[in-house]
Amino acid sequence: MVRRPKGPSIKDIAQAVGLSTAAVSYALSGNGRVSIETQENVRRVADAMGFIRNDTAARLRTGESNLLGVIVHDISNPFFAELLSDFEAFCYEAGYLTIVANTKDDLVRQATLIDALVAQNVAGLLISPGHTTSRDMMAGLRRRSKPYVICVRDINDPSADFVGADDETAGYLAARHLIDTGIVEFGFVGGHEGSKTWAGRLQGIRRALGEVGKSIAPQHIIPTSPTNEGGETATKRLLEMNPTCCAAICFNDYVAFGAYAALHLAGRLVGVNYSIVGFDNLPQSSSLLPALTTVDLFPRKIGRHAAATLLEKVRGVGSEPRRYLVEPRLVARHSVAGTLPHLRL
Amino acid sequence: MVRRPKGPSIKDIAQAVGLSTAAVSYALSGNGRVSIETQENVRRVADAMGFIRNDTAARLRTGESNLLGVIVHDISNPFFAELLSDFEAFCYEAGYLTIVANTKDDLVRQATLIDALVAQNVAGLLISPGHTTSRDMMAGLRRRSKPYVICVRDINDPSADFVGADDETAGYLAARHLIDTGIVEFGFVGGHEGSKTWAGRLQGIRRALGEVGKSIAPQHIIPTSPTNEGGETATKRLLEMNPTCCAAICFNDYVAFGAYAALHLAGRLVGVNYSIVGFDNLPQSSSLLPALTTVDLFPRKIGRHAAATLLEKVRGVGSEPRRYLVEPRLVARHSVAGTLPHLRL
DNA sequence: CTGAAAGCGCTTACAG
DNA sequence: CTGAAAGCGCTTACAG
Repeated sequence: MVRRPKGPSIKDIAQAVGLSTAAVSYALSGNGRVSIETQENVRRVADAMGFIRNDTAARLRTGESNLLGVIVHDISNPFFAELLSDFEAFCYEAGYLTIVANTKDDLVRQATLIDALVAQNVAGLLISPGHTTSRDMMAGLRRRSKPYVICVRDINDPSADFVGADDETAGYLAARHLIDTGIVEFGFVGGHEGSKTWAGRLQGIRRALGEVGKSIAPQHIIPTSPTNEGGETATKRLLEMNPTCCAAICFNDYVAFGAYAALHLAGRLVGVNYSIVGFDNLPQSSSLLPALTTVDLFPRKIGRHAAATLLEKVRGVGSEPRRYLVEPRLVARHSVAGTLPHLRL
Repeated sequence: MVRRPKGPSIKDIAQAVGLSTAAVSYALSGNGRVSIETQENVRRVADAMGFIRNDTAARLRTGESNLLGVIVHDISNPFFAELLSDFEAFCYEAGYLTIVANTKDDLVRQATLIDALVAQNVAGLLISPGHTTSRDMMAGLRRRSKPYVICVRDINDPSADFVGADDETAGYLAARHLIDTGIVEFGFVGGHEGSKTWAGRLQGIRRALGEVGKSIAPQHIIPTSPTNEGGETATKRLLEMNPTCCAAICFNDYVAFGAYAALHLAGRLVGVNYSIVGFDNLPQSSSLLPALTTVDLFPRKIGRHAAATLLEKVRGVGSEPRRYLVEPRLVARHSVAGTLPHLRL
């Protein structure tokens, strides 16, 4: 660490203008008590000297902060990247800056990061907790009544606001779509067994099947990592073990991409004699052949709503902790048999 | 903004332990001058009270900062999301936290953001400048000798380090691959005309063609937005205007996805009677049918290298500004005619 | 309309 | 080994 020439402080400006630092502060903030002419003069000189107010010092004095923290397990995940992008944009408009940090699903790192952000005196925190996070891990935040909202992964913290996707409804919509086209036997492939998201989607699937007096066979449920490769592996297994089954709900669109590959290799035709539904509606899902039918979870909307909720708490608008689930939407395209308008190949 | 109960300060701990704040500070930092027993005692009490040191105050006193700023036009762009993810991880390991901000390619916002991050007293900045950013916009940073590195989009700032992709080589590799399979007539579709990236790739394409005594026809160059839709539009135009042309280099993988859609609609078979090459190697590009041949630009590597470069400057390791271009790599798959191993459908 | 002074929470020379 | 004091760059009651 090297000492570098600092920018000018209000002291330097005060000297240049021949006023006290107090007067300069008042002039710059416009908090009355200084004539318009003085204000303008001070501002002009400050600009000329390249003055940038040290927010950090102001914060120390006033106790107010325009910094927000975001903790997620992986920013490069497109779902979180979109969520974060809209969160940041919303907060920026409201005058707040955003610090982000990746936990990589490491709970120790998560705890360290929470403290590190508190140490930066952030006004509030948005946290997508790592797997198996308990609400005890938020004890430090509660103790100093630092506002925080939990997003995406619920941890049953009754004292915290939660904003996330409605996985149960999402699962229901996917299954319902299949059922509506006459398919009642299908697999659920990919995703980490026992994760909240996975369990929620499966529950929705079960509900939809239950409504028509059916259920999903245990051997049709094949969890794997929620990736391309996971999808390919899981789909291969599903094909081998269940030759009569000709449809699968994939844990997400990546998994669906893998399923396409596996089906191609097996000589099956997606949208013709095999049906696939995904979750997330990634931008490229519409470009697959055939275009992927999927459930949109609206991560950007989650980001904006989380931002609005957090900002309310930061500003001290008191209210009971709330849960807000963004309504998912089925995007019907052509990967479900019977929905392909025409086939040219 | 509401005043909330603050966490304990070293003053509170000093009182609890019966020492001066100075002694507490020394004990906590371990900077000698305090007996081991006292250190342990102070640490125990501090933990019990839930003490978290206010970095912001320490920074004010010492002038050192463990905050870094990142300014990009869009974090939700997967290329930048991956770059940022590795940048953050690298800096975290080194003890730094990362503030991110989106400019949305708005130069006013970019300028505001730079000042806002300086106001937070960041130790350094990583900037992917908006289109038409001139080096004058970095004048404020230079004046206060705030370390910064430019990434991805070059602005010809001789006083700044630059880390980015080697677009010229990337374009060359794509074209070379086509030429090697016997294709010398092809389009270059999608991307904003005149952007550095676009121009770089085109230049590489021209070099490869030049080596075999060919050139690209102006009507084969069709810029559009670098998106799915842009790719579809551009490819349709290319097909209409140039019926004999049966290959295209797409500005990026998104554009390639759109090209697939357009070709499908036109009854062309990618990898059979039409060849496509993209850039970026998105995770899902391998799942297209046929799998997309593309050039990987390694955004994560750019992120890590940018982090290492910035940290060096922050720590005052003096050196001449350097340019570092990450070497791209062709990922040959099956979207180029003659490279498809077998066709089953 | 303006100035002198205190204080936010730390760290670090300066004394002892 | 430890304490009293100054100071980082601001803001804001308190006087005038």
